[in-house]
Amino acid sequence: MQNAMRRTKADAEKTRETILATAEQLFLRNGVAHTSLEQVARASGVTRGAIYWHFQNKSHLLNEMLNQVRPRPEKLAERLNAPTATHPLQNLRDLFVEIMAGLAGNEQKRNILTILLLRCEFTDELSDAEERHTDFINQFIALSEEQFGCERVRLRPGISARLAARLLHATLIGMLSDRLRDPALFDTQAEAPAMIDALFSGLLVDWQIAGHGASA
Amino acid sequence: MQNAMRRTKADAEKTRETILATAEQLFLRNGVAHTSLEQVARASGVTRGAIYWHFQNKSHLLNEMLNQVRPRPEKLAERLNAPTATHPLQNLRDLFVEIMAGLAGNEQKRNILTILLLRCEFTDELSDAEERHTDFINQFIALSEEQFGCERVRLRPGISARLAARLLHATLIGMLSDRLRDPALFDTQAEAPAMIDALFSGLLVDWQIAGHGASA
DNA sequence: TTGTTTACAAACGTATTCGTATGTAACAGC
DNA sequence: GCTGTTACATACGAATACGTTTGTAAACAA
Repeated sequence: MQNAMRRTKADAEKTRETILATAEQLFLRNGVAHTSLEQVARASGVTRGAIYWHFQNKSHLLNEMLNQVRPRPEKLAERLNAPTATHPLQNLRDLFVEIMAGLAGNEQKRNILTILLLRCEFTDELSDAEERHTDFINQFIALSEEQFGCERVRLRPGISARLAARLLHATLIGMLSDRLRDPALFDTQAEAPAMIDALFSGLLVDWQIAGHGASA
Repeated sequence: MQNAMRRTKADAEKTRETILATAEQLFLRNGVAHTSLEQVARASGVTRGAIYWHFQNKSHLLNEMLNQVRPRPEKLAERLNAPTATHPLQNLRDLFVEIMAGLAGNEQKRNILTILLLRCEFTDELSDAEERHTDFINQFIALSEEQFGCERVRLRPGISARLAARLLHATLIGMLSDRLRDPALFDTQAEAPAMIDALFSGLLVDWQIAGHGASA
């Protein structure tokens, strides 16, 4: 009726992306559970019919949204095991800084991670999303542990590779959480290097602040 | 009908507490938004009438629940400014360890904090809860910054008191998050001291591992 | 003893929300 | 040019969920 109703493949894809982008905004503002598909449809200029055509239901829609920015685990391993010219933990350090920088520079990543951490309830209906999330966390910790366990790495006495890995992950998650909750809290991009270097100095006996001279 | 229906003051209070305890379990399992007051009522052995008698609505019920374990800000300041026999940051360190230990030892605290961090959406309806939460965070950071800014504290070059405070808070939140998400991830009580000491070693030039000898 | 208040239960009415089922206009292939 | 399929809009039905109102037995006060 109201629309010209010409629906080519490209149009359909555009509709799908509009729905995803609109849902992103609404989920971010109102929370996932507090956003109905009717609201998403209206704000997208379509009806629920369109949403149910493109997605099975709300949780599948959310999963598709998360998949847009979810890092693939194999990329992580590949990234960390690349050869490093300086310290064996240089890759891990750089990754940390990159993650924080990527968050500052990419609004979509920021929005979706905010939804994941602050605007959604991990319940049965999202159990597969939670599971993959947990898997990713465990893999991050396992890979970090490998890095810290490298024989060239000299941990402080009393610090095991596993403990170092978990402390690193906790710090990462905490910084993301704090930063997402209050964007004005600190300048992620500028201060992340100092923070990670401080952390590494606490974990290692021989960490030289490598941020500005040795790498890149 | 079914109940003897004798309702003294004590009975009413018991009903109220039952509702709170039941809601705690259901919120924890299913998330706040995905739990209806009808479900809470049934699991409590009452009707919604009882819930609406004791609480205005679901968000007020949640707020009352949070108030059961919310630390009062003035306690925090008092705690941190107590005289310390050893290092000026000893109080901050001990507080960190205590928080993690309290979490391990107190199921109610653990449940409610889990609800707050993982099972609830911060939306308009919970805006006052969120506001107080944010206020508490900012106060924690401000107080920590004061501690780190103490003249007897020797921060590493490149580390400001504010940065140290924010890194500490991020690490605390991250450890709580990780631990609540996966209770088997690490032994909070046993490993927290090593973690905080590692962090402080990275922030300060003169931090001696003080966990086992210096402080009572 | 009687009236009032407490502490709920039960009933009411409305508004969403979901999933599905059906209708339909335009495109794509032949 | 006809047909099947795509990409939706519309309609349907059932199930909550919420907040309020009303009913009521027991406690409590006088």
